[in-house]
Amino acid sequence: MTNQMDAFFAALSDPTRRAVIERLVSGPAPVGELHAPHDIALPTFLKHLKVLEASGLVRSEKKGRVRIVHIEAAPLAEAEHWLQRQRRIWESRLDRLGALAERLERERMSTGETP
Amino acid sequence: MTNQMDAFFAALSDPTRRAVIERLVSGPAPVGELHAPHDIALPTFLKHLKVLEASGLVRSEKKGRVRIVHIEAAPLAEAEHWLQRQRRIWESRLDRLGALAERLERERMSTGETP
DNA sequence: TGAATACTTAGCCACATGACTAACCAAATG
DNA sequence: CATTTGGTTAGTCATGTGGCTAAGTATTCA
Repeated sequence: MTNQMDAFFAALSDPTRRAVIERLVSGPAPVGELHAPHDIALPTFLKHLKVLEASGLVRSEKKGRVRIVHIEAAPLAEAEHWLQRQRRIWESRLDRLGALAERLERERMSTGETP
Repeated sequence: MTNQMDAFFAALSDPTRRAVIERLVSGPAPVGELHAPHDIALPTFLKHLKVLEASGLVRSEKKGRVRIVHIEAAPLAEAEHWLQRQRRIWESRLDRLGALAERLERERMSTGETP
């Protein structure tokens, strides 16, 4: 995994992991509770948690024999901003194209051409 | 790849593919031009384009012997909205926690306790 | 028409990923 | 202190991913 963004997007490319994030935005939870709704073996699920933790999207600490997992907001925002930035560039380009088309249209009209 | 979201995020988890998207937001381009800045073999690069196209983030059509690639805005927006939604839930939860803390503080004050 | 251009297909390889079982460890609880 | 509970480690396996070279096809240009 080269950089941070790679890890964010890769982490979110799996439905199990997205479900965990969706659960965690409404508060921290122990591993067992997070695992419950998923029909996969615990060790498999633990690997998903490791991936999330490695990506920085999630943190956890052990209290007694349970491990509490909680979300980390910053990386989520970072991924969102990348997408936002791309969409904005894209939209501003559409605006420019629109303006160009309009200008060409006005010029055509003023030179008195007929289609 | 189970659903659409999996494909979007998986597609964006690779730096080469993100770079292609970053290039395409400012307008369509032929395969050769897209490939130029990347130091990998053409067939390898073509695979990345296939992944992007399969994810719906990109489309292309062949004109003569060149293939023109252009971005598809909708999926980009969809991924962005998922992230936005999670962030909002997360933020509203922080707000509620903040309000709770405040309320507890007010109650503590009004019962005349000293720390 | 022959050569150059712009992809395209096929096939191979190393390593990553997601899933499993089995066995293990450490904190709570009766 | 024995047992249960809640995770953890280790090891195996099939499939997916990103990279390569070599060879092929279809346009365009001279």
